[in-house]
Amino acid sequence: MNISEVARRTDLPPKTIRYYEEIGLIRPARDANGYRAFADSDVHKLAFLGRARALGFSIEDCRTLLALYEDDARASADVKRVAQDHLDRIEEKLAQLRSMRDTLTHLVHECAGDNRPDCPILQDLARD
Amino acid sequence: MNISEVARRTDLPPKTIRYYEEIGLIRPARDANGYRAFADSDVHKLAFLGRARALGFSIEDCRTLLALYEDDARASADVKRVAQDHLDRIEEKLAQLRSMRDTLTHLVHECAGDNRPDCPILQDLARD
DNA sequence: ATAGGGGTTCCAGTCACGGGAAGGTCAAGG
DNA sequence: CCTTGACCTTCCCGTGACTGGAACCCCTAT
Repeated sequence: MNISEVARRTDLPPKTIRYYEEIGLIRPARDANGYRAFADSDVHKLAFLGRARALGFSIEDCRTLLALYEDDARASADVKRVAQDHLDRIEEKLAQLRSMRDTLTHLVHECAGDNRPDCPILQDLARD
Repeated sequence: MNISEVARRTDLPPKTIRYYEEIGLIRPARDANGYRAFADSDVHKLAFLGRARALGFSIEDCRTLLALYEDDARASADVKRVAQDHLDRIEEKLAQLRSMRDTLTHLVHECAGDNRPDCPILQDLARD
């Protein structure tokens, strides 16, 4: 299976697939002409990676998760820890973004948005 | 005023201050010895930039906001548009993160987190 | 023979800095 | 006067996870 077919099936750009090989997440075989020859197992791994990335896991988390997935002797506790840590980071990020949003919402609401120069947004940014 | 004093007052790292000069956000004078000589106006601008960055504005947004701040003939509508666009991006990001969080929370809750290999998190990532 | 649509590698750029090296400057102490 | 140590300077590399583009190879159909 060639890369564009795999891209279609996994909904990952060819560039991303090559990158994942470069950093050792997958190791597709090669045809005599040098083209990558993807097996079903490669496609499966890429789909796994795509879903993990869609959940916001870092590449290194994905590497860990994939290793756990392929380890029959894994403990689900190890998987859960990775997921829980990631979830904690997401909650932090959410809190930070909510804080920004609340401040911005307030400022935007206060601003007349007309032709005059007076602007509470700039006043806030320039406060002493 | 030397850079470390400015860093202290603005709560920005010296590296960041040098970077902001490099990309043209500020233009501090220089002493005869080559040291940057910051004026109060530079400190003021840096504080402005620090607050804008803390609200998540990109560097380019900051450049725009600073230009508007220094333009007496600005229209508050221009400021408001920058802020509203940024707010829209934040709302998008929030929705995305909430979606990730909801999925992850569910999966983490389902996972036993013990010594056994069975794991709904991996099952979900590997679903066909 | 050629045209096109694959594939390949490699290099550069993104964003907003941070780390660290190599070296100049300044004030204080011996 | 010399040294020490804390400043300051520039310069280059690395970050994460790709994306764009150049230059080139391969395969099939006309």
